[in-house]
Amino acid sequence: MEYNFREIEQKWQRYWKENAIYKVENGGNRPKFYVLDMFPYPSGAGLHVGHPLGYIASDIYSRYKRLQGYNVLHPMGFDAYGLPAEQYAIQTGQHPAITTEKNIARYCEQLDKIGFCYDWNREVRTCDADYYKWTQWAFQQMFNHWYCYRANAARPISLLIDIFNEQGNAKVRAAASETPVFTAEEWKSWSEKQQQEILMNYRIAYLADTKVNWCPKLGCVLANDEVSEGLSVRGGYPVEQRVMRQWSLRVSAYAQRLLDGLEQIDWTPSLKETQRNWIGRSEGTEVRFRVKDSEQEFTIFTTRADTMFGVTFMVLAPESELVPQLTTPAQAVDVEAYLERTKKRTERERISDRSVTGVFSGSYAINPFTGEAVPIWISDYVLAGYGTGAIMAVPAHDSRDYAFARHFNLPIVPLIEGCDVSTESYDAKEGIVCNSPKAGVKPYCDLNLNGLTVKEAIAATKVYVESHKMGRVKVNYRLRDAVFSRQRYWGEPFPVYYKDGMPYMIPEECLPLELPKVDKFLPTESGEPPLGHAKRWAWNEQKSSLASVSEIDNKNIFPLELCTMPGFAGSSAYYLRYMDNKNSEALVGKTANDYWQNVDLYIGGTEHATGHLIYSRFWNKFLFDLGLICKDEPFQKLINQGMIQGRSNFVYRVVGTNTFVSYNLKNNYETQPIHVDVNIVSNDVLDIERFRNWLPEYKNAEFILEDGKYVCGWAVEKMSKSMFNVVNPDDIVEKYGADTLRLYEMFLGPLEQSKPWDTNGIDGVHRFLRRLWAMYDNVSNEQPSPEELKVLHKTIKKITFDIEHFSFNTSVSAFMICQNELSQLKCNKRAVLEPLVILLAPFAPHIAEELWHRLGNESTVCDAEFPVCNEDYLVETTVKYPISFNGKVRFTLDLPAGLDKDEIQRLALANELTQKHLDGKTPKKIIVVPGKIVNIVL
RNA sequence: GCCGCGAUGGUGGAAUCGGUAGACACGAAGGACUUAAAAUCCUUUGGCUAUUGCAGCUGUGCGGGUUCAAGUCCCGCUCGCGGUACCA
Repeated sequence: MEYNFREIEQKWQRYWKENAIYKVENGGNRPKFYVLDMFPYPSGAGLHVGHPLGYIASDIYSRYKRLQGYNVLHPMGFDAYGLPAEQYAIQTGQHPAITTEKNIARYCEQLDKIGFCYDWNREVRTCDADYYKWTQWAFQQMFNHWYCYRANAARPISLLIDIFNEQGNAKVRAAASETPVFTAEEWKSWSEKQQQEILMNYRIAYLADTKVNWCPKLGCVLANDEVSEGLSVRGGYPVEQRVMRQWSLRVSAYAQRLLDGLEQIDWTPSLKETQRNWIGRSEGTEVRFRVKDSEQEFTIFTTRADTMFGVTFMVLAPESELVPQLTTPAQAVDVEAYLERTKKRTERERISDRSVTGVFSGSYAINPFTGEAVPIWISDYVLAGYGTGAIMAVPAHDSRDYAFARHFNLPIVPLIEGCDVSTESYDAKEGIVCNSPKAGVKPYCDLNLNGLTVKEAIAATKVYVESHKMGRVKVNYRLRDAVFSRQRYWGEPFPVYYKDGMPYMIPEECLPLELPKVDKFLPTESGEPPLGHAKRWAWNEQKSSLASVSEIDNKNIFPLELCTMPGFAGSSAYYLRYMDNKNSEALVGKTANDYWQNVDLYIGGTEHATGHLIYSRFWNKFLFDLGLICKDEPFQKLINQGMIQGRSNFVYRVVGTNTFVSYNLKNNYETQPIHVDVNIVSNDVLDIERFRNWLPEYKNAEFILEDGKYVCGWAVEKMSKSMFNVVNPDDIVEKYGADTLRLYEMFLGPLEQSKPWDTNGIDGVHRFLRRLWAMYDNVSNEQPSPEELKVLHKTIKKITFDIEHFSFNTSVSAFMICQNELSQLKCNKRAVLEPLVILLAPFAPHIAEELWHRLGNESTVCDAEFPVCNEDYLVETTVKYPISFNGKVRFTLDLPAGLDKDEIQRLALANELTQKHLDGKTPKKIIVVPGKIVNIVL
């Protein structure tokens, strides 16, 4: 009987769907297991073979867990809001809702062909009002909460108001924007608006003037993770800094918890490291410096408190608010010119041009440790957004300060014994401190660091600074708050209206606030975001309903927010919604959340390391603080599948002709390599007929062949249309079947490694399935032999081990070896072939299902029980122990199995061959590793 | 610059705790079947020497080291990939 994969796959896909085989219920007796894929953005290009890699891996694991008796949640959905759909809308006028719908349908069709075990009943789409209701709701919760460092959790704003009413804000330890200290009396004396402005400094979702990454080309602000090297990640357009009034999320409040949480989760070290870097915790000291001849003081942040005695100048960021205060009239013109110059520079110019620039402010600061006055400079190598925007410069031990000092001829004072700072600074945090204070100079303070190691000196200085009230020990984080407004159309609307310039939340029961239809997707002429085109986009406070923009002058009608939320808003809590996606009362019901807890296994790409995976953890921790969910960390184990690159093929045109020369002959001619569609190339051999029909210009192409074939060159490049190297999974499924595709994607290499897609070799996997298929032709009910059982149980053991370790490439090999060995043994015993089908079911579910039924089973193979390895069958009848004599002679001894160490030694020594090689000598040492190897040392 | 990861045949890759390196697959060569082709099956396939016989030497980016034993551990390099950056 022939292996007709098309028929088999269609048949079972239909059966699974009609019988709702993969429907998952919340609850039941079986233990739960939650396997999640990072849901895709449905782009117009459809899936290429790279996309399903992670989905196949998670599908295998889900099916495996199900066979082991778990209740497995394995859902899929779509991250449907975003830029490409909107840009397409701008170009074509097609509404993003329509193109998105179309793209999703195409994705579903492609995914279904591969035979995934998703429960589509649980699908979520971020652009569905039923879904984004909860995104809006979460935003409102963030608006109504503040972060308390005493409780180390989010607390309701109402609690904060109570505290302000009773005692002002002096004792509040909150993650907040800069706020002056006030008393309860002052608080009570303020107007509603003034109070609201103060509260805004504390809210977790807050509106503030922030320095943002503005991308003029996209007409939109971007979060830090959406910018790389001064260019937008999407599109690669230049980005500049601009101050704008924007919604932000106080992610920085959670910095320490985001860092600590990494200890409890099972992610790869490199991903954890990336997040640690991004959070960027740095322990240091804040020290106050007084300005000479003035009462004014300012604070700097340093991690090198040990270098206080080597400060030779101070530097302010150009944007620092201290700059106008500390600029002397004599320097005003120079400073003004410098500020003008730096302001004009885009982020990208600043990154590429690292030349030293700066200007003297005219003021001096007094070093509290030496009493010396040092000049205060202004330079753009100091960033306003980090620390205090001001630094103390120690050129001897910081390379940037060193470059600056050299350029402006400022003194350099070395502070480490024996270090050489004549050509470069000594940045290492090691060595013995000297010159602190300098020998022979009358000490200004009673701190002496000389003779201490750098570490000791830092600790001693911290203690000194704190005890003398010169500053305090401070932990800084690089992690910034997330800018949450986007000047775009295709995103979640903010459930916010403005009254007297202050934002108010629309009532919770009015959610969702649905995205209105507009005709144009570009910003309005007044520069407002596209939602400014919407007619009914105002709020009637009294009626709690939408109103027309034209009515805004009326008493109760107020404008609604025109920005929408960024892409990460919808993806931050989608895993919770899958647990309970039909719930209209809550994002996720308590029962459902208590049952599914959190994601046990999450599979997706590394590109989300500093975006989605930070935001999601933040969002989750916030909901956890509110007591709405039971787990602090959303994703227990995370695996990053590698990217699949394209493997491009080239033909070589002889320059100036329409003649193409085969790869190994091309050096005899002057040629030009041209990308050729990989779909008309097989094993690097060009299908000449199809090539001639591919593009009109090649219709009359001539070829110079080698061995009667045209061989193409190849290269690994990004998979993209322009390189003609996109391989569509549908084509592979059509030609080889979904099971072959699934197996081959896994066989390609380790899951976590990036690798090029290379269709060469898929035949091998397909052949395996056909051979396996043939083995089930005449199944007998005879008892299997020990050899057959050994092959089976060896395979069970190997496959189980491999799945647990996500080593799916070696599992495919194990199946091939198993098939090979069983066919050597001419095994056709049901007792062997039936368990084998179950083993195979996670990998190649269609063929497994068909064979399962051919063996006479009524139920689906999905409900079978995963076989367990019986070690008894694996016991060897004879074990081969290789013996090596000091590396010189090596041979193999056949010894019976189950011997202990001493017996092996005794038998090994008594052996004829051993005796011959020993030649009467006594061995120095005999090393026995049971089951492995025997070494005898002469 | 810093951090992380990696380098194994013609190719993708295997080697799970330091224990016979190159599993499995592709490709290639040869053969069987066939009028022929496809399909299928068999043999060979890291390199060098030998091949009328066994076999021997060498070999996991480079140079050292530890060990009876190193692809694997340690030290010093080279190259490649990814992340990140005037973060004080």
